[in-house]
This record gives sequence, C-alpha cells and structure tokens, in this order.
Amino acid sequence: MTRTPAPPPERHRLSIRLVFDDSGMMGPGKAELLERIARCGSIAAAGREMGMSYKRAWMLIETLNAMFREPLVERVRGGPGGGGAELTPAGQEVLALYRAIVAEAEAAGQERLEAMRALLK
Amino acid sequence: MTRTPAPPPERHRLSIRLVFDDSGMMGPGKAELLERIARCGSIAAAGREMGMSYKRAWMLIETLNAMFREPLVERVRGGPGGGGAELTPAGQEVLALYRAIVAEAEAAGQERLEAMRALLK
DNA sequence: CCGCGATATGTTTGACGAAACATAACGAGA
DNA sequence: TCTCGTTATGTTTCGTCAAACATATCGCGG
Repeated sequence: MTRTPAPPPERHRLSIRLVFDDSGMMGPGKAELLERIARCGSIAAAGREMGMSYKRAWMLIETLNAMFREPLVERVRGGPGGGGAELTPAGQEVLALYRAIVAEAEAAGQERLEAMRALLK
Repeated sequence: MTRTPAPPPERHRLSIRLVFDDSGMMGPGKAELLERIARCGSIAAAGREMGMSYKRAWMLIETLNAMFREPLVERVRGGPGGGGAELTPAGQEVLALYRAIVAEAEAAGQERLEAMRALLK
C-alpha cells in the first residue's frame, strides 16, 4: 500500500500559492498549519491533526518565521503543559490576509472556473 | 553547482493551480507549455524553450489530453518538418480560461497581496 | 530510398525531499 | 527531584519524481 497519512490539498477548487521571488512562498499547507496552531496552542498538536511529523511542522514554522520581519509563531518551552505555541499579531494578520486573498480569488474566478470544469472528462 | 535548467515558476506574484479532485490539476507550467506549443508548432520546440526534456513535455501534454473530454493538443508525426503539434479549439479555450482566471484572481487579491508583501523581511 | 525532424516510449540513474528514528533540553508542578 | 509534554535538532533511511540515456516510428521531400 502507498499509505495516505496527509492527503495533498485535494478537494479544493482553487489552490493558491503566494510566491515572493527569493523570499519564499506561502500556500494552503502553511496556512492550515498556522490556523491549527492558533486553535491547538502547540505545534505538535497541530502537526498531529494534519498527519505530519512534529519535525516537519516545526520546520515549516521556522521557515515562516524567517521570511517575515516579525515571527508569526511564538514558542514556549517547558511549563505546565510542557510548553506551547501561539500566533503573534503578525501571524494572525498574515493568516487573515491569506484567507482573504484566497476567498477573493475564488469569488473572482468562479464563473470561468465552472466553464473549465465543464470541459473535463 | 546545483544547476538551473528550468527555474520553477519564479517571479510570479500569484501562483494559481486549478485542482479538480481526482481529475487532475492545471497550473502555470502546463499553461505555459500550451502557450509555447501554440507559438512553436511543436512539443519538442516548446519544451526546449522551457528547458525541459521532450519526454517531460510530451508527458504533460499526454496528461492534459487525458483529463479533458477532448484533447487540447493535436499531434502529427512525420511530414515536411518531421511533424508537429498544435492546439485544438478546446486547447485554446482551456488556455484562455486559465489566463483569465489568473488575471481576475490577481486583480482581486492585489491590494491585500501588497499588504502582505509589506510584512516580508 | 534515405535522411531529417518530430512524435512516441522504455529503461536506468540520480538528486531531493520526506519520513523514520533518536535525543537533548526546558520548566512548572507534584 | 522526578515526571510530563513540548520545543528543538541531528542522523539515517527511503520513496518518488525528474533527468538522462536509448530507441523505435512516422512520412514527406530531395
């Protein structure tokens, strides 16, 4: 069997990736991760929900924090629950912007998108 | 050196990929290939321009032709110039639709896109 | 009929990224 | 001080995808 722990961004009508030349990129994966971190309060839990290893989730966050002027995720080691992570204001803003861009783009392209879908097999 | 024969879709503000669940997907790469085939009149020449092997270009077209009801590219073997390929009406329509969707999406998201870019390092 | 330029495929090799595995360190609370 | 859950990293294994390499076929024109 090939296994399917983390099915790629399937079942989306429009998959949008923001590409900033040489500064990195941000797509559905990192956005969802940010969202789940905000809800879960930890990188580990968010990663588990998405079926990815902690290391992978951690690396994605590392990348995000490095590509913006201010970190998007603040991490805390140790403590009552062992530690945790949460979105900074910058993180919340970036996530909101991404969601908005996707929503606008989907709305704008919906009509022609449907036309193309009609040509599919 | 790592070599850069076919630099990924860089220098784009917005990278958009149409994802049709289980029917396949279409992004900037296939779109550009279609465009060049229309101009060049052959898969081989189009692929060369994009720095990809003929085989790869051929496979991409094979995939596209398979995912739509009608083939997007018509191929001809042999002949004066050895053969060639051109877009079918369906191919032209799909390409136009894709370009339109991208343009609309970029226009729609431009403002917030700029806001996010301001947060970059 | 032979060669050219393109389509059409199979096979092999290799590079890259993801996954798996393995630890270390942290810090509050019991 | 010992545990617990998390952050933080290093190392190794592995699967996948792309490139490279190698042919075969086609069909007109010279």
